Amino acid sequence: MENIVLIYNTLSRQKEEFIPLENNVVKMYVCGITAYDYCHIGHARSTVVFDVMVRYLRHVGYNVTFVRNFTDIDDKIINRANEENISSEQVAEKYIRAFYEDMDRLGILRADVEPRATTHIREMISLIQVLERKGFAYPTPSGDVYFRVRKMENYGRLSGRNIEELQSGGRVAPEEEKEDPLDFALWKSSKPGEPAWESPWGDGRPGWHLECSAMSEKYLGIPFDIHGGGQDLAFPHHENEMAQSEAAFGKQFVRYWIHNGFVRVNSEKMSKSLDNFITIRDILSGVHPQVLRFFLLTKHYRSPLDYSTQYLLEAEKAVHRVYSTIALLEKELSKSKWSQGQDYSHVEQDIQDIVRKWNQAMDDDFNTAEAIGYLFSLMRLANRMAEEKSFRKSEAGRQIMNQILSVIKEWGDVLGVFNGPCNEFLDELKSLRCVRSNIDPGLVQSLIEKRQSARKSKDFVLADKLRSELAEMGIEVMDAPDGAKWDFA
RNA sequence: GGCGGCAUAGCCAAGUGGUAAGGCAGCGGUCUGCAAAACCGCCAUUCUCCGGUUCAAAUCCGGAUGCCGCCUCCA
Repeated sequence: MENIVLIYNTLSRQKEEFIPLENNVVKMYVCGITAYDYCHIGHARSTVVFDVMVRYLRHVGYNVTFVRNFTDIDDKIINRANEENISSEQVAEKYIRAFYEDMDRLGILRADVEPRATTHIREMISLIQVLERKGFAYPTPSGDVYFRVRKMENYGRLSGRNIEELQSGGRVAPEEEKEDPLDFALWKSSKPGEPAWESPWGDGRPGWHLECSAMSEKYLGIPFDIHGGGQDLAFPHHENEMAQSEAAFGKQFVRYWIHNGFVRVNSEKMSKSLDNFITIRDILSGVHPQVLRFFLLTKHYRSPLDYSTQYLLEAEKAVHRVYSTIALLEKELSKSKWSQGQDYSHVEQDIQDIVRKWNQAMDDDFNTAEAIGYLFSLMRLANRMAEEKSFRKSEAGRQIMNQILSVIKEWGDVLGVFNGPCNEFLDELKSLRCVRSNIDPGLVQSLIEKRQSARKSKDFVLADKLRSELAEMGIEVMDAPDGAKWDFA
């Protein structure tokens, strides 16, 4: 492997050189959603950043097996089912479908395996049995099964806390049947009317943490290379998952733990409990999915990311700039005559240099924010060169323009942005903006035609009047040799 | 209360020991009938504050202030 990828490992609290267990094979598991509601931008961020990591690891030559689960049984799903008066299965099905709709629009690749908890009950039960045999699990008279946290050495090392601190936190109310307030449920007995599966401890359902332990082992084996999720999952979810798995299998569970930072609104975490979340579908009704995706990558994945409409609009301008440059290059390249020109090898050098830096940025803990900086350096270079007539018309220029396009394509495939047809993007963006500003494109077109005929008859007073009329609508008219075009200012 | 993170220009943001990437906005210029886009130039002697280590610190150490997160379901 040529690239040395550094990954910040939550376990060690530092960046480490990424060395997979099996030379170029990467086994990666990321916690997916609990399917009980529409996804918000926080889910989008997590899903996008891990999608980019998978894409980048593949890009540098790793053979990645990627597993992302769906939690399709859980208290929140049961509650939602009661609210909506449908079954838990229907709730999960509905929101898993919604997940795919949203994530497909965001260009998220499907994982290699997308297991669901309810189809792995058997695996979970046997895992509990192993834990019971080893003395890590104990059933209670009412049919719950708990994990004996104190028996687990090193419990708390992932999330950086120790058992005594957790104990003294005093917020954990002792429940009668637990031996210790810190113990967590592996199996929950069901109340009448709740979804339930048969088990040696009576009818019930699995605890939340258990599914990831069972399914990751089943599809990746233990230990595996990377386990990811949102920062809020580090404790208790991942801590408990790790405890279970290491207790059951008697070896290390995961080598690199990756946690992404939160999306914030007004400097506060966006979350269900604060009720300050914005769903992906709400945003996408007025913002292009490529823009949202780009926005989510403009900050390093571990830092908090503040959300606001203004930031989204800035991202929109940035994405527009890149696509405009692509459009320019494609237009130049559609010409058929190329002349012998001067030597532009220094430009190729510049491109190589930018590409090298881009790779270094991505190697350094997937620093998309820095990498995007280099993308803009490349855009400026492209535009600058395209200004030069002799460059534009020369064979050497043609080759360089092609080279730049293929670099953008390569980066676009990693970022999942700038990898689509650019005219399609520009058209979609324009119509979105029409909808947003409540503008009728037909009206704009007729005003432009009026202005064109005014210009033809050199009536610049009328032409300028029409220009400012359009400007008041937020429309900018661009006169070009091949006719007038328009876009939003 | 315990543990952890962050603080960089008007705004967003990268940068963990070698002298401040990039984007948005703004200003001047080229181009244009006028514009827009694009390009060129300008835009932080300085990185919350105070002390320390060092030849050298936004980067390391100590302290202060502010903001945020986890400790309970949460990406």
